[in-house]
Amino acid sequence: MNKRKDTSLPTLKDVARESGVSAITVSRCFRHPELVSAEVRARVMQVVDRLGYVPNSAASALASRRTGVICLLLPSLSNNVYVDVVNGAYDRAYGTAHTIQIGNHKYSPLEEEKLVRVFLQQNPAGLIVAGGEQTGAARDLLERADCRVVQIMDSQVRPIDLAIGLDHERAGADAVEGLLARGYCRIGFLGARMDARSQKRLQGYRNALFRAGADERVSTSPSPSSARLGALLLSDLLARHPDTDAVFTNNDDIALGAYLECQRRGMRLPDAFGICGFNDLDLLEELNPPLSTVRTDRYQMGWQSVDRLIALANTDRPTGSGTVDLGYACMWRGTTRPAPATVPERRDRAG
Amino acid sequence: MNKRKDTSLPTLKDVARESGVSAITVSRCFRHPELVSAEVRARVMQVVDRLGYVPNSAASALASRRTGVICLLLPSLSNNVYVDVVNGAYDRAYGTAHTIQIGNHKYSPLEEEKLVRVFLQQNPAGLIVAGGEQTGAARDLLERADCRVVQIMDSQVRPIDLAIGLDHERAGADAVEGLLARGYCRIGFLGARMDARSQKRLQGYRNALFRAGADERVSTSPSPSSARLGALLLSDLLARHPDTDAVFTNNDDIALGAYLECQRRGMRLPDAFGICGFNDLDLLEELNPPLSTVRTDRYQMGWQSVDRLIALANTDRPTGSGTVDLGYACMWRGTTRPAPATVPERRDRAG
DNA sequence: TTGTACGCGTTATCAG
DNA sequence: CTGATAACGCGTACAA
Repeated sequence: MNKRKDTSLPTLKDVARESGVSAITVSRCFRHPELVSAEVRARVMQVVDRLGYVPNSAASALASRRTGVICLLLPSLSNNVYVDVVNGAYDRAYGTAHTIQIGNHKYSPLEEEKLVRVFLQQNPAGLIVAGGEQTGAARDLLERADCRVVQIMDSQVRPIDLAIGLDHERAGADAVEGLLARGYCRIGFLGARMDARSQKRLQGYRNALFRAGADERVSTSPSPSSARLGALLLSDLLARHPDTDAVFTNNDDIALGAYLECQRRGMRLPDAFGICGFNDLDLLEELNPPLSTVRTDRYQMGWQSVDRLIALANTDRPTGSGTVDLGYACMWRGTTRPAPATVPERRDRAG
Repeated sequence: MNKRKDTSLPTLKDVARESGVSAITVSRCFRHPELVSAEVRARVMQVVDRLGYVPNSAASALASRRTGVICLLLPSLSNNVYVDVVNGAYDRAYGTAHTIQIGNHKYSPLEEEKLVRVFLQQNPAGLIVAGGEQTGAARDLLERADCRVVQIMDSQVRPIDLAIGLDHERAGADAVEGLLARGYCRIGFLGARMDARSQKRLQGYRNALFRAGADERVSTSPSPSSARLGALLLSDLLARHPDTDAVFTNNDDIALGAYLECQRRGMRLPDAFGICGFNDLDLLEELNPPLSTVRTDRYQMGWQSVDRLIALANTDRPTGSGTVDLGYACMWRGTTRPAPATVPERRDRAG
């Protein structure tokens, strides 16, 4: 009859029988060890080892209405930026009772909303989303959610609960001010995709130029970032503003494209032209000359957000919620001229 | 008493009551719609929509001993190669009842074994692992597993069940033969990490050189791949074999490093020196000159493996298991000299 | 085609 | 500190 019984895994009941206690006591050895006497616990754990018992998470989830799942909802898995986040999140979750579940909404707020719905059904232990541009409905769901939620990437959002990221507008302004300080004065902006955080960097660029009394020159595209697009954007910009002497780009892929386009045109970096990217992808530090860029710590965003979620799981959401600013760091390398000695490097809390 | 009842989601029972049928009928509307009359089904689904009912996967998993989870067990999430696999897998699973769960064992067979254990506890619908170098215990678990399993990346493994990948040894040999055909004759091999598939490519390199009567010159490192390491490996090789006139590299990161080292040394590509990489990462096609490399279709490996798994879920494992060879394609670009007209491009089934 | 009875493995609740 | 009992929400195996 029970033709499956022999293949099936040991259950709480089996362990309970073998160790002469009740099932609930075995359960407590896992969830609340402090409520079980040391000797009973030792006896039980021995049987657990002998039988190779492993808790059934489906049963646990059903009975307790909680899971160890942490949902990580990202705009993309192609973009290296988010891959770093994923790595940080996985590394932090590894070895804990928590599991990461990834969602990829491909920059669509509507898809994001759908995924929030789906994820929330599972009673996750926590939820991580990128940025603050959720649909109204999604934000609503997130605000009522029965778990903690952290928004990553951007520290300048109206937080739903927790926010961990950096100030993109200030980072953009800092980068441009760095270019100005290095003697570039007709600075362009190159950007692709132009999501909310890119817009903030563009705003930072504008702020810095405005303060310096310089005029702006912008070339953007809604297409996904790529080196190829970066080359096109630079060409476009130079066609419209031939006297441009430097660019701040939306990200390092665009920067690479601009870099290669400069090579093709025989524009010498950093003397004839300056480039500052954004994100600090590993590969581009190896170029000759190495790319100047703004370093952001995506790995830490993933790591920290899972860390907070684990610490705060089963915790009530406070009325006042928090923001963690991970900062950024301008990395002035070979695609920009050296700064005069007096210019201080501006450096936030980034490591 | 039921102080939670108001917050809680609608259940099968609620839908059943509202639509005047039994719970199991509602269940069947989801699992086996064909067993329910059209009118009843319509009525039920209407109530489902109205109530916003969503099946509880924990309860479903508990009752049926099955889940919609497909486990994807990878050696790394930093390496672009695996990120592409992840993307393919997610894209195929999107919108289905299946969910991807990623594991990252960081190239450790022991960690892989642990993760196989953990994953198998969840009664997954399917399991995807990379390559064929599992520990004995892991292979054992996989062979007895109550779900289909596919091994990706490498088509030349003794398959546990299904294998989807390419022939790395042949790809390596093809690449080197391509270099020979393009007039390079003192060809080196540069490799990092040197996992099983890298070893096979190295073997292919050796085969090709042996057939051509040329001598080998190899520089490898167990460290993870990076452009920086690629530059070091090339320097090492040139120190030992100054007359080397081309390299076939383990992957594109190493190739980029070699490429940049050539730039630094003023060795002109492709005339003075040839480089052929492996994998065809997007960025490197944009270089001046663009990198010659071997294209592999990691996205398809992810996509196809999930596709097969979905198709074969709840299917018994046949005694004879299958292999899908996705092929590869040599992309001869600017870092190698053009071939004499007579050399045919060798192209496998890759698109 | 639809329904009944029961069990899946665990945890909440309350009593001891 | 430990245990008995009753859910948790759904699917299996029959029966009707």
